[in-house]
Amino acid sequence: MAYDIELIRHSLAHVMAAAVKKLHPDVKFAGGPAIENGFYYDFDTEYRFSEEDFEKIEKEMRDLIKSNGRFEQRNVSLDEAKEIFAAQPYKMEWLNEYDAAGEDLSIYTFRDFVDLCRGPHVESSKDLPRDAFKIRSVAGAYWKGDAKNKMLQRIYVDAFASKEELENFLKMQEEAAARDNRKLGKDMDLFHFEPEYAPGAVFWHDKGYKMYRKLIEYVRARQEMAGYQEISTPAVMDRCLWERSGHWAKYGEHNYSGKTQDGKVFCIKPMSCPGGMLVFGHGLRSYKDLPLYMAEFGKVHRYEAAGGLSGLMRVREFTQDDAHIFCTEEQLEEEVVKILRFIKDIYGKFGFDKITMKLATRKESEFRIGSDEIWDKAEGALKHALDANGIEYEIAEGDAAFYGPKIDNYLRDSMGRVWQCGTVQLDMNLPERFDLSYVGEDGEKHRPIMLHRAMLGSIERFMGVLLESTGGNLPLWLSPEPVVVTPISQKHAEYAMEVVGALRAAGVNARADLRDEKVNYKIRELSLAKTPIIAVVGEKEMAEKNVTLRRLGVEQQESMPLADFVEMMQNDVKMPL
RNA sequence: GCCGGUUUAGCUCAGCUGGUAGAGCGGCUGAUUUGUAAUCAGUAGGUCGUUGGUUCAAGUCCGACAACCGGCACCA
Repeated sequence: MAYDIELIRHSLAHVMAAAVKKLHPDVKFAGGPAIENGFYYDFDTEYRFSEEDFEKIEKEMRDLIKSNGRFEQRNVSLDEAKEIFAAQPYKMEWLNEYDAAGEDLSIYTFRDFVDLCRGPHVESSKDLPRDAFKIRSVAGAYWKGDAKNKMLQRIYVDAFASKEELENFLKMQEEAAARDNRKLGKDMDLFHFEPEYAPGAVFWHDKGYKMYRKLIEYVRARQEMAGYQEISTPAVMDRCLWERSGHWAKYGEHNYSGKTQDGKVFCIKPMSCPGGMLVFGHGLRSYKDLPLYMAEFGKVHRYEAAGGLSGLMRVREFTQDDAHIFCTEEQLEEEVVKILRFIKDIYGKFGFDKITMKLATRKESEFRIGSDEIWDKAEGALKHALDANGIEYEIAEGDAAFYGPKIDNYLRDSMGRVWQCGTVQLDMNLPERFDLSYVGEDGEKHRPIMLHRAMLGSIERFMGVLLESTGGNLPLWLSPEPVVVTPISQKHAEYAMEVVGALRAAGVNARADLRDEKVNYKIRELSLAKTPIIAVVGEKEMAEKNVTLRRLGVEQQESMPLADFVEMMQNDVKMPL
């Protein structure tokens, strides 16, 4: 009988636990769920698993599967469960919790491995594939996902229903690795890092910075079309600003700060919000000004944990395409929807059609501010904005910021990891802390509702995701160098420069590759650097005043008059507004 | 920050059980003047991540630190 893949994965997790138990009888079991593309199991043992163990475990698993062991379920009493799991402290913790919650205690037995588990599972290991799983890695993971707890050893396994599917998956993973933003950064000469001097901070090269500026210019253009203002606030301000905003208490240790010669403590801004509050708070605001859209491309610095840094995806210095929207309570929902539609439209222009949205709700913490009533209202408002407009979303319980709930937009990188990009956040804290107000129709002062909004999120991260999703094969409007003109020989160098000149005069970035190399060589090199269009010019083109084009990834060549080419390029590099 | 792995030339990597470093590409020089994914030849380039130790001798063994990679935690 055909089982659901999740059932197979979960059952394989038990098989692996049984295999590990055979090899290391002293091991303590935590838990092992099915996940996307496979499963994992968490173990606690003095023994350190390493890659050399993978094959042994896999072989043991195959032997166990071959043995046609049955997965047998039964419910047990608390006393019986305690007896069974007496030597398994993690299982003991679970069963006590389940019992306290009034749940039945269900156990599954496979060979000599017994697990506290609700199931369901396959009937027998003969229903499991023997050649469709492969141990991927071993990594540390905290018990119950809490850094205060002990770190266990987690073994990740890729698992599918058939060998073909596994092989396909592994092949795709390999191809995905070739699209890694760090690799493309090198291949395309976009940026590099200097771990010795600035870990987690990007050194942008010419082409990378051109692309970076294009992203900002695009968002700026769209914002201006939507009636946004744009401001710029100081990069370094007195610490008291963040004490006032409340960020210092929670994030102080993640800030870059230092004393001046007169003993003041200044801080490099970790976010632009408080600066924006000061701009709004400067002078009188009227209800007629609302909703007020105030954007800032702010370069921010956060001393992120060393282990969290990752290429362009997680850095310590980045630019946020931040904006704050001040509105009335009545305007709130419409503004939220407007932003979500704005984000969706812009992401579509970058080819991102699948966006995961999550409504992040409150988490109990000493830092959370605002009463339960306000949170109810805030969460309700965001939820209603989503529901009433048929926007699909998931709920991420406990993921809210300390000052309010938010709706985050996630994109995936080439390896399938999700990264938070755009976000809409309702802030119930800052307007209060900065005593913001506007004068209403009634002549009285009112507190505005404030929304944070980032479209791309971090320019760095968005570029990382964009590079990986396109594999570096960028649309012309985003390409830092859409055309390279390549003469066949030195005799055609002058004409190549003429072509370049015509393109530049039309506002199209282009350069000539005048190196004394064969065309083959230059085509290969320019292609590896993901040059979108190579314009080859030789005897024929020079005589006829045209160009022969080779587009990235397309072998078919096309020829056209120079004037037509320039006009075409001029159109193709235009931003899709 | 935590667990594991890794760190050798600009890049990609090789260096077995300790006996003071190699390749390809790239760079430079020369030849070649090229028609759609690598033209040929010559040549320069490394205190082997940093630091401490073991040893007659350390890229190689041990310790500390740092960075990077994969996870976990964190993510205003």
